[in-house]
Amino acid sequence: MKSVPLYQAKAEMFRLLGHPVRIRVLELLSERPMPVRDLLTAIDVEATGLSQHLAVLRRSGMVTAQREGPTVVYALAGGGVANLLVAARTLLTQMLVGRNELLNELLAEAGAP
Amino acid sequence: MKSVPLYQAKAEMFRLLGHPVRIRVLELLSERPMPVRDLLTAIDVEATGLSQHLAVLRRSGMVTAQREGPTVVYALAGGGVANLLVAARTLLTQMLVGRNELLNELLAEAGAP
DNA sequence: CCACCAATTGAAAATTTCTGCAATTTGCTA
DNA sequence: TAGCAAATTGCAGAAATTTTCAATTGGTGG
Repeated sequence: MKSVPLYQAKAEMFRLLGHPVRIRVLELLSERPMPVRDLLTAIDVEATGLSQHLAVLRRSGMVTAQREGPTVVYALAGGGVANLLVAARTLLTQMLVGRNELLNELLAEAGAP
Repeated sequence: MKSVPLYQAKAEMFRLLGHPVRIRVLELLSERPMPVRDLLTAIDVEATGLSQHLAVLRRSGMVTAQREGPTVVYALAGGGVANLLVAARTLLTQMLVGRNELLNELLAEAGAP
């Protein structure tokens, strides 16, 4: 039964998140469930491109889709996504700060060699 | 100055994590700093391939490298990475559970249609 | 100094992922 | 029921990533 190593499942999950459009979608959905039309106006992407990315997220089980009349409403499948996005923001901050410190050191060296 | 939108920076960060070898490296380093040689015995990858992935992580500022005599010791650059990996495990669990529930529903349907 | 081990680099080949187009599906309403 | 809007699908070309190979650097012991 056991087929995919855990670290590979993790990598695949992160890869899912590794696209600007999909990140935007998840961020928007972490505020509230939303029809495709709203996502489309909020994100700079063609309808067909958005559909592709939504399909990726749907297949992974990270979001759910539900048809409501003429529109389809998407929602996050669970709270875990929002948590991960928060952790990501924290790490990103650290990384950017780290870079900035390095940059400052380089500038200091250049100023007074 | 402000050049890259935040959601794109996030996507790039996730993309960094989207590879099995890089995930393994970060998990191992979250236990303790480690020379390349140890990573090499723990992960199923060629030395040259590992170097490529280490270079990716280094350039991003997620890990640091320090030469100690004949070997190079790598370490996580900050605690944020470890936190993110924990959040990832949680989300992955949720996703797998969600899938399992869906699977069970399908099996139930098939059993008593 | 030379030979060797650890690790890295650069670049081409192989693979994966993205984008954009044409065509289709679904539900509503005139 | 014909027509329209909302979404999706399948696919081909373009773009990005990964793998692999040959060559190189840094450090150490003989």
